[in-house]
Amino acid sequence: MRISELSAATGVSVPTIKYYLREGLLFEGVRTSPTQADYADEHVRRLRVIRALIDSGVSIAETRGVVRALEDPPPSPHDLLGAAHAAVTAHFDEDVDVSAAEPLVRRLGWQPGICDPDVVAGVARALQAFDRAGFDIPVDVMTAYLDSVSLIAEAEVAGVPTDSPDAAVRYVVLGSVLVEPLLLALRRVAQQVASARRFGVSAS
Amino acid sequence: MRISELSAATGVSVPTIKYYLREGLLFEGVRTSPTQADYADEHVRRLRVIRALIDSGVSIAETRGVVRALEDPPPSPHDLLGAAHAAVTAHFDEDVDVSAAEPLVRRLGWQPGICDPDVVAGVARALQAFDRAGFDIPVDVMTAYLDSVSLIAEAEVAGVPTDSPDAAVRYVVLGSVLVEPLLLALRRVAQQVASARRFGVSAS
DNA sequence: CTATTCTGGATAGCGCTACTATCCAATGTC
DNA sequence: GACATTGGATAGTAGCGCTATCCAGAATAG
Repeated sequence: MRISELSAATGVSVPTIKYYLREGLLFEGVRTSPTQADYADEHVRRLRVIRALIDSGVSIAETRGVVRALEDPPPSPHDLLGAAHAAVTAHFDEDVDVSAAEPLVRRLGWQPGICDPDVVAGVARALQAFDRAGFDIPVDVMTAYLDSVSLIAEAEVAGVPTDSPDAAVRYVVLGSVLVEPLLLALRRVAQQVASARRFGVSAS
Repeated sequence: MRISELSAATGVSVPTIKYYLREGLLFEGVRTSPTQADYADEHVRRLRVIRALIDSGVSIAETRGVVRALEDPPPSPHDLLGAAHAAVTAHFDEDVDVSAAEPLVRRLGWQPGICDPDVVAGVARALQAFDRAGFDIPVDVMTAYLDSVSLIAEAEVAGVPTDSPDAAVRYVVLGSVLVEPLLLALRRVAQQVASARRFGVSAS
């Protein structure tokens, strides 16, 4: 398959494919001559994954991390998850007060050492944003958040495919990242449903 | 309070405050002369909300929508939620196949007419991304997602303050938007906790 | 065998976003 | 009266995700 056929098969323009090659998102094809390379079905699949990530709002740099985790997965499933999270979790030098997040994440079963510090820092940053905006979450609502994410994570971990390592890698890496927009979108729908039930829909 | 004091009180630079004024994120101060205006505590609070939103990844245009909803809230709580969602829900002209999302959102209690079409389209776009990436969600996991977002939304709607309309507006508008990064961060922590429990933490 | 098309590779530019910098005359402050 | 500050306008910046252009060499069509 030549680059133009790869482009036709995926709907991604040739210059954009070249750009992804330059950026290290897509591995190179097999060179058949100094000015020719052969691309395989694997390239088509990878390109579709790249597009799905980028269309979901993942940046080029984060996408690079995700595809690297797919290509070169750590042996342990737990480290694999960590790699997927590290790829999409921004690292800030700005020091956030992680201690504010600790009582919260402890309620999820967190203990020192089992989580990537950047992931916990993400919780702390979100809480800091509340604080700065002068926004408080009712205790019952926070409890619902914690119960829900526990429920979600348990189901997700239970759903990791055990038959094929490749399938497990795809599930963990893509599941961590691609599901985020879905969850937010579902929450909005559920909010509107609950709100309609509680307050009624205004005539318009 | 003059602009330099407003800047000192919030940590936002004077040129940036001017920029927010130009962009309509911050209402103007009371003019005391052709080249002077007086800013109040309300400006400090608003500026903090603006910074919290922008630091949470909300764009200038979306932030403008959010602060407009705060300033000029629709009378019905349901419409208020709709305004908050509309502010942060991207509208795409690209036609997504909304029918793919329907069976899913129906399980949340959705019925035609009670949801903003763009919100449902967000679900459809997320599903489209799965499809394009060749990623499937196990049925049990999807059920956990639906149960969880229902739980979340019920608790959130039940938590709407009833004592003060102003507090209700703040809760609905900021709660829709600012909570999103928190939920994603909590999910990551819960995933790492569940994964550590299931697979163990590798020695390092 | 020539003409055309296509290749990988390199470089430059574009449109957008969220600021940031500079300049101005009018005004306030000491 | 000297100097800083103000609102207002305009222009410039850095980063992101492409996109456009050019090139010499290679494949392919007639």
